[in-house]
Amino acid sequence: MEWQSQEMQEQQQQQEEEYLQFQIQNGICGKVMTDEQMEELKKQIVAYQDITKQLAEMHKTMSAHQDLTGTWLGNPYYEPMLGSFGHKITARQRWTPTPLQLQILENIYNQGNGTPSKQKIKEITVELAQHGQISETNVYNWFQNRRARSKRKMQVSPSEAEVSPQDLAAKERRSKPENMEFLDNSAQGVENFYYQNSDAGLDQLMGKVECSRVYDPYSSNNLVEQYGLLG
Amino acid sequence: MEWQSQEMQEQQQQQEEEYLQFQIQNGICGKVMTDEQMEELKKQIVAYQDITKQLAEMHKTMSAHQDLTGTWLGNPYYEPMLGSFGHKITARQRWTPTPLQLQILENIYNQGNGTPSKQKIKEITVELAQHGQISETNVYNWFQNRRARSKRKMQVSPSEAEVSPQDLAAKERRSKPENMEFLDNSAQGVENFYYQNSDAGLDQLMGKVECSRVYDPYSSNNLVEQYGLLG
DNA sequence: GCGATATGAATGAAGG
DNA sequence: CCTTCATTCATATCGC
Repeated sequence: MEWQSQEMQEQQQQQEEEYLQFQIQNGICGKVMTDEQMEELKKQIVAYQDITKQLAEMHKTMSAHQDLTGTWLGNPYYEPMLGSFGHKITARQRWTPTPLQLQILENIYNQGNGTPSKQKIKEITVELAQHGQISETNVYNWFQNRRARSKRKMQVSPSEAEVSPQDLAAKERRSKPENMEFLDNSAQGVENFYYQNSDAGLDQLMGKVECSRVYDPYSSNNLVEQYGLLG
Repeated sequence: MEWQSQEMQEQQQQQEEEYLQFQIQNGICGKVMTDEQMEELKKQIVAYQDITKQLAEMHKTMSAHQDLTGTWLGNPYYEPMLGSFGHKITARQRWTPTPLQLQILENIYNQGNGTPSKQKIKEITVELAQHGQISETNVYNWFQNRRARSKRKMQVSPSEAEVSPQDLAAKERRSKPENMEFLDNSAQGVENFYYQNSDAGLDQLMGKVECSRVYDPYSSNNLVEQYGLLG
């Protein structure tokens, strides 16, 4: 995983230079922020902090849930025909994508390039097989359903003449109860943090940051390790 | 909500206080940060940013596509007992047919004519919409479930008198050890976001801000689609 | 309040 | 591709 951090780093590099200039100009070893900038900073930090906590909690909860119920069809996969009693006892007959598999699938799907060819499906299957039991049929079905249902969702309210991204998003947002809203916003905030605030000059003050290390090893860093986020 | 980030907050607050001191000392309208402080801030924000993105991605994957239809927005549904101050302005999370709607649906169902088909569903939806909030998907689901469950009832009821293994298994399946409370947490979303932290002391410095959210609706949309957070 | 149940919704898979 | 079914998930409701 590497996100889009390439551009970000470049931009940050640039900021760092301005930064140093600033420092030289002022001839002090400190940096000055306006109240406004400080406000922005505070808000950002608090936002991240809280969002992180909520996400972490959610993740923890979901993981726990998965451990208990979502054992999908791990190793104990045996054919129903084994059952001499005529009924399958414990075998789960339906494939359930693991989170990792799902993510990969989603990525491929969102990557555009509509219908994956036969060959493509084979490749995908091979890749996904590394993360759990899966077959080509599963992959095929998944794309089939994904497409169909995505499409059907779209046509639910084609009332407006033109579908601007705003309309689309608004529509989808409406269909999604409030529980995910903050996620969208947070992700957006993350994404545009450096870009959106350029005008405010906040990011200039932020300067270049290249460390992924965390301010507080106890909270954040442990948080990461605790949930295996980097794995 | 307090998780493990208590320390984090305290530390932040401490930093804040130092900033303010700086301001006073310097007697200027800006705040001065030392390099160390700036570094800390940078690290912290980047850490949050990184973690948030990863968590968001994971959550997207795990929770998968969980939306549909919609139409349960609209009327803020107040519980009678909430009375004066409905801090729980919860709109219904799932459609519930009104008695009238149910009656009509049952009639149509008993009327034979199996699958209502797309067109039929549209008509039914229109009719039912006169008696309450409803969408085509709701109707579709209702028939789908009605048929399926009626069918399943049929295999059990007529030959009742003993407990079939299936029946047992079906009932056993009901017991879900884990309830996803995270939904409740997340449902509070950004709205309550800042109020949850009221006791953290940090919000004193932050104020009751409600920004840190959407800076650019347009970008937000793109991101939402990119991450597929809304399905 | 809790646990069990009823039921709306999501989704893998099959059929055409 | 589209529709349908079967299964499962999640939540609203109800009885204790």
